[in-house]
Amino acid sequence: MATNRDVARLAGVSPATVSRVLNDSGYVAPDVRDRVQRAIAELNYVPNRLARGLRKQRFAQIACVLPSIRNPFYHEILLGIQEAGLARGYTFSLFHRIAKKEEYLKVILGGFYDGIIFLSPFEVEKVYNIAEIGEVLPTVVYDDRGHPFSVPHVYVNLRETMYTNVTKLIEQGHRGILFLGYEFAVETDNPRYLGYMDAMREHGLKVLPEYLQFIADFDDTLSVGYKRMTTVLQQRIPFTAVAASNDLLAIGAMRALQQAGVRIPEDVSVVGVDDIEMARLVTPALSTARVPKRQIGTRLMELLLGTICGDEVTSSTIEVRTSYVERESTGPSATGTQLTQASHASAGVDAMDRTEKMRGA
Amino acid sequence: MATNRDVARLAGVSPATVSRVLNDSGYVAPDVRDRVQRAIAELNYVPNRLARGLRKQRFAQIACVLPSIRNPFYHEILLGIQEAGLARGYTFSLFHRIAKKEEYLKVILGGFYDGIIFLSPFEVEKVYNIAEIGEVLPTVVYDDRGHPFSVPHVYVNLRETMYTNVTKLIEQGHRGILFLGYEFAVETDNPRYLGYMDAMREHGLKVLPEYLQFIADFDDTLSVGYKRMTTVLQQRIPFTAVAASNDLLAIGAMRALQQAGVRIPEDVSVVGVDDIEMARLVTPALSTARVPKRQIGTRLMELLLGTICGDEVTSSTIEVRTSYVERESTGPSATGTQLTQASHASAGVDAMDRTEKMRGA
DNA sequence: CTCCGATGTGAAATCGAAACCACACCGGAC
DNA sequence: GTCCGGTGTGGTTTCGATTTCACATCGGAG
Repeated sequence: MATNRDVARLAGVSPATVSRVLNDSGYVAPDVRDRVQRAIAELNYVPNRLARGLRKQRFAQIACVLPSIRNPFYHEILLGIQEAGLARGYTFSLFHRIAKKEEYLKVILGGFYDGIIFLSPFEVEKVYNIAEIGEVLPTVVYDDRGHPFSVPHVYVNLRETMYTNVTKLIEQGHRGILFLGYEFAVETDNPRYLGYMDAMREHGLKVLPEYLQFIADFDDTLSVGYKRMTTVLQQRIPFTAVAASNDLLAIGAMRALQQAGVRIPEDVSVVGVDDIEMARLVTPALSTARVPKRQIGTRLMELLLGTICGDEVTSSTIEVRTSYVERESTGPSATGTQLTQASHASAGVDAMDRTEKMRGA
Repeated sequence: MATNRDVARLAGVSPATVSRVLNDSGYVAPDVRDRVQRAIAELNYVPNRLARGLRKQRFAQIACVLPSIRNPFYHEILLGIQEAGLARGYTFSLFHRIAKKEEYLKVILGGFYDGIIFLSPFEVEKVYNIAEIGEVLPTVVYDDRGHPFSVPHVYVNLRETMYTNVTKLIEQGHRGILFLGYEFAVETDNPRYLGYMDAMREHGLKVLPEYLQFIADFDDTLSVGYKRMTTVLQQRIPFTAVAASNDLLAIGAMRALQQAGVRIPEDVSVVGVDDIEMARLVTPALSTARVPKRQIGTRLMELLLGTICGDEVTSSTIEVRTSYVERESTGPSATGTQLTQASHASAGVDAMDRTEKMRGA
C-alpha cells in the first residue's frame, strides 16, 4: 500500500502538502494540487484510516448493539441508520447476542468507534450503565420502555400500541385474549404487557393467569412463538385471540394454530407488533401495528451525528408513532371458544409428546 | 481514556513493560506483572485498537460484503462467521447494497480490515476483480456459481440442488413447472436456472418461455416473489408447480397463490432453496433444500484465518452439500392445471387491482 | 574468577496521517 | 520604504501502542 510519503515523493512535495490536498485544508497552489492528485491516482493511494483516526481522534465508524440479527425489525432500522451515515463516510459494526456481553464493550470502548447506537438495550443494561457509557462516548438509544435516558433517545410508545391492538380485539367481541411476549425482570420494563393489561382492565375483562404467556429465556430463533403456542394448545386454555408482542411471535403462533387445525381468524384472531414485511406474506396476512422502522434508524443516526459534532449532550427524546394495520388474521369472535377447544382435544396426545421433548432440549 | 503511559506511570514502569504484560511477550518479573495488572484494573485501561493496529499492521476486524441484509439466509452464515471469529477478538463490519459500490471498497482497502469475506459477490464482480483484491488483502468467497476463484472459496452446488428439487416435482407428476429466480448477465452465472433446465431436459419436458420467470432488477425486498407471482397469475400460464430460487421468493409466491384462491399443494406445488427458519413457519410449511448456512460461515472464517495467519495463499475450495427437505408445500400433481386456471379466472380482477396499487407504492 | 546465556527493563524508533509552527514570498496600505 | 496580512510550503511533533536495541543483573559452567 502506498503511503503519504510515497505520494509526496512522487509529486515532489512534502507529506504535509499531500495531507492538505486530501483534506482540503490550508492553502495549496492549483498546479501543486494537480500534481498531487495525479500522484494519488497513479499510486492508487488510499489514506490509512487507522493512522488518520489515531491522529484525528475520529474514526468514522459506529457500533450498533442490538439483541438479535435475526429479527427483520432491526434490519429496517439498521438500513435507516446506514442510509443516514454512509453518505458521510461512516462504516458500521454490528454487535449482538453472540458477542459475549462482558467482552464486547471493552472492544467498543477501545477507541475504534465514534459512537454507539443501542437498539432495545434491555439486555445490555443488566451488565452496563448506559449513562456511564454515554459520558465516555457519544451514545444514542432506541427503546420502547419509556425510561428516562441521559442520552439522546428515540422512543416508541408500545404500551399505547399494545393497548390499541388489544382494544381492537375486544371491540370485535373477543374476551379470552392471550398475551404472548417476553418476560422482563420488572413489570415496568414490559410496555407491551402493560398495554395489554390496560386494555383488559379498562374493558372490565378478567385476565386469567393462563392468558399470560411469558417467554423467559431470550431466544432469538424465529420459532419461539411456535413452540410456546404449541404448548399452550395442549393446555386447553379457552381463548379466541392472541395479542403477540411482535410479528415473529405472532407468525410462529399462527403456524402452531394452523397446524393444530385452528382456523384464523374464524376460530382465533392473531395480532402482532412491528409490521415486518413478512407480516404481509403469510396467509392469512397478519394484522399488526406499524412501527416506522426506517424513520427510527435515520432519527437515531441524526441524533448521534448531533452528539458527535455539536459537543453539547442534549438529552433529547424523539417519539415516533405507530398505527394499527388491519389485515386478515383478525376478525369478529364467533363461538370461537368452543371450536378451539374441540380442535385441541383432537390434537392433544401427539402435541403433548412433542412439547415434553422441546422442554427437555 | 487512560493510556499506556498512564498505566506505566502508576505502576512505576516503562510503557514497554506495560505492553509486555498486555501481550504476554518477553520477560516480565512476576511482581512487576502484578503491579502493572493492578494499575490496568485501577485505571480501567483498555488499549487503543487504532494505535495497536497501526503498529501491528493487524486490526482484528473483518469486512463482510453481502448482497442483502434482509435475507435470513445470510444471517445464519454471518452468525457462523462471527462465532468462529469473535473468540479470537475479531469484530465485523457489514457492507451491503446500500453502500455505494464504487465507494465501499475504497473504505475497505483503506487499511481498516484484516480480511474480506464476500458472500455471493456476483454484484461486486461487475465492478471489481476479486482476484486483484485478494492480492492486496486476505479474501475468501462464498459462491454457488462453480466459478474458479483465485482465493479460498466455499462452494455449494446449487445446480445439482435445483436439479433435485425439480426432479422431485417431476416424480410427483408435475409437468408445467415454473422457474422463479433472478436474472444474471450470463447463463452460466445462474446455477439454479441451469439445474432447472437439466431436470426438465433430462425428463423430456418442454420448457415454455413463460415458465422462465426471471426477476431482473435486484430488489432485496421480501415481496419480490409475491409481486412476480401476482403478475404471472394474470397471464393464465398453465402450471402446477413452482421451483423458486430461494425460500423468500417461494414464500412470496405462495402468498400470491393463496391470495388468488389457489390451494397449495393441491392445485400448485411450491419448492424453495435455503431452508430458512421461516420456511417451517409458513402454512403450508415449505418444501425446500437445506443449505448448511452455519457451517458455511464457520468454514469461511476458518479459511480466512488461515489466509491471514499462514501466509500461503492456498486457493482451496470447500464444497458443502445440500439436502432436500419435504414438507407440506409439495404434493402429487392431480388435474392441477385445470383447477389453477379456474382459480385465476375467478380472482383475476381483484388481483389486478391490488397489484397496481403495490406497484404504485 | 571469568564468561555467557537467560532474565528483566527502559529509551527510542516506528506505524501513517494530521496538526502545529516556522518561514518565505507577494502585493497593497501608509 | 516599511509593515502587514494573505498565500503557499516544509519540517517537526503528535496520536498510542508495539518493537527493536541496548543495557543491567544473576546464576552456573568452565
